[in-house]
Amino acid sequence: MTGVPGRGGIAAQAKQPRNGGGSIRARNESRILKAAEAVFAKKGFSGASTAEIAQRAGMPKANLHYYFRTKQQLYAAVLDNILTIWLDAMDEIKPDADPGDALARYLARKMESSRLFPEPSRLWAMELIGGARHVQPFLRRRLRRLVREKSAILESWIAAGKIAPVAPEHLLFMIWAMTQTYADFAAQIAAVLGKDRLDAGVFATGRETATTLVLRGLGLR
Amino acid sequence: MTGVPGRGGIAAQAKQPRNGGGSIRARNESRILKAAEAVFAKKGFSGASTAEIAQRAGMPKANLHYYFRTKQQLYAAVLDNILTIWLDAMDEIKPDADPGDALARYLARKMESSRLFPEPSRLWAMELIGGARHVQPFLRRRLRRLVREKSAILESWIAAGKIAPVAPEHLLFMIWAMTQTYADFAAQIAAVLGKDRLDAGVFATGRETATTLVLRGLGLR
DNA sequence: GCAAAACCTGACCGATTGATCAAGCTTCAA
DNA sequence: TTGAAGCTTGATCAATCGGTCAGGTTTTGC
Repeated sequence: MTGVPGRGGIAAQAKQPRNGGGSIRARNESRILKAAEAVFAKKGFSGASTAEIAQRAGMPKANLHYYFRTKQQLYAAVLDNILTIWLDAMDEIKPDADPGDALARYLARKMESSRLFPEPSRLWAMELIGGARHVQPFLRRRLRRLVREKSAILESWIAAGKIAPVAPEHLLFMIWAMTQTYADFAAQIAAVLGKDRLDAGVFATGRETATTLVLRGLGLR
Repeated sequence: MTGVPGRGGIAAQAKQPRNGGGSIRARNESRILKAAEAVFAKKGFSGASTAEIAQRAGMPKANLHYYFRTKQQLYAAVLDNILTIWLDAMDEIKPDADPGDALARYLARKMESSRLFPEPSRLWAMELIGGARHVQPFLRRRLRRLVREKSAILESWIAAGKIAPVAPEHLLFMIWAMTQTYADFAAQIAAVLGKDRLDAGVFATGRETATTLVLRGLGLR
C-alpha cells in the first residue's frame, strides 16, 4: 500500500531515501498513486498529464516529480499496485472445494471488484489493449503459472466427472471477460440500460446471469 | 467504405468537394482511415499522433489534414466506420429462429469478427473505457433500441419455455464480453497460453467454450 | 489546350507536455 | 540549538503536438 514495488513486480525499485517509513512520503505517494490511477484509467497513458494528476493529488506538478521522477515510473508503480487485485480472487479455486460453490464465489468476488474498484480494471484493460508492453513479463510468468495451477484443478474436476468438459484456460478467460465487462464497459451497459450509472442491482443481475451460464454450462445445478 | 458518414452516425458530414466519387480522394481517405484505425486502436485518441497516422498511410502530415481537417474529425470518421460491424451480427437473433442455432451462429460470427478484425474492436473498447464521449448518442439511441428488440425476442423464447430464464440484456452483455475478449485482450490470452499471437485454434476453442456455456447455460443441448 | 478545381507538401506557429533546477521551507535527530 | 536531510514550488526549458499556409503540381471538365 506504500507504493513500494513488490518483488517480481513491474516498477523498477525506486531510489528510496533512508527514511523508508517517512509518513510524509507515504502519505504523498499514496495520494499520487490514487490520483494517477483515476486519471490513467480515464485517459490512458498518453492522455494523462502529470499536471492533472498532481492537481488531483493536491500538489504542484514539480512535487509529483519529486516522488516519481518520470511519468513512466509512476505508471509502472500504478500497474504494480493492481497486480495483487488481479490474482487475489482466484484462490477460491482449490482442489478440495465444491466446484459449484468455488466458481460461484469466484464470480461473485470478481463482480464485486468490478463494482467497487472499476478504475484499476479499466487501466488494466487499456494496458492490455495497447499491447501489454509494461506487463508482459508478469503475464508470461506469474499469471501464466497461476492459470496453469488453476487449470490443473479444473481438469481434475472434469476427470472426476464433477463438471462438464471444457478447455479450462478458456473457462477462466470467459469468467474474466464476463465480470470485468461491468467495469471496463460500464458506459456502454449504462447507456443501453438507460441509466446514468450502474447501480447495485445491475451488478447483482450480472452476477446471477454469469453464474447461471457458468454453473449450468458446466452441468452443475 | 468511402468514409462518408452514414445518417445518424458520429462524424459530422465533411465538406465534400463536388467530386464526391473522385478516385484519388476515395483512395486516400480509405488509406488514412485504415492507418488511423490501427494507430488509434493501439495508442488511443491522445496517444495517436497525426504524423504517425500520416506516415503509416504513406503521406505527409499536411496531406492528411487536407482530407481530415482535425484529429477529432478523423477519429469520428473511424468510429463511424465501426458502428456497422458492431450491429451486423445481431440479426441472427430473429423470432422464428431456433434459439440454439441462432445463438450459436451469433457467437460464431462475433468470434470471427474478433479474429479477422481485432483492431476495430480494440478501438471501440478504448472509446468505451474512456467514457464513450464520442459514441454516447449512438449507444443511447440505436444500440439501445436494437438491444430492446433482441431482448424482446429472447423474452419470448423464455416465455415459450425454449430457453432458461435469464435477464436478456445481460445475456447479450455476456456474449459481447466473451467474444470480444479474444480481440481486446489478445495480448493477455497469448501470453498466458505461451503463444506469440492467437492462432485459429485458440479462436476455435474459445468459440466452443463460449457456445457450451451459453447453450448449456440456457438449458439447450 | 486551357483554365479551374483538386491535390500535394515543406515550412512554420502557438500551445501543451514531461522534466529540471535553484532557492526556500520543514522536520527531526543529536 | 543547530545542521543536514527531506520536502516544496515557481520559473523555465526543450520537445512534440495539432493545425495552418503559401505556393507548387496534377487532374479534370469543356
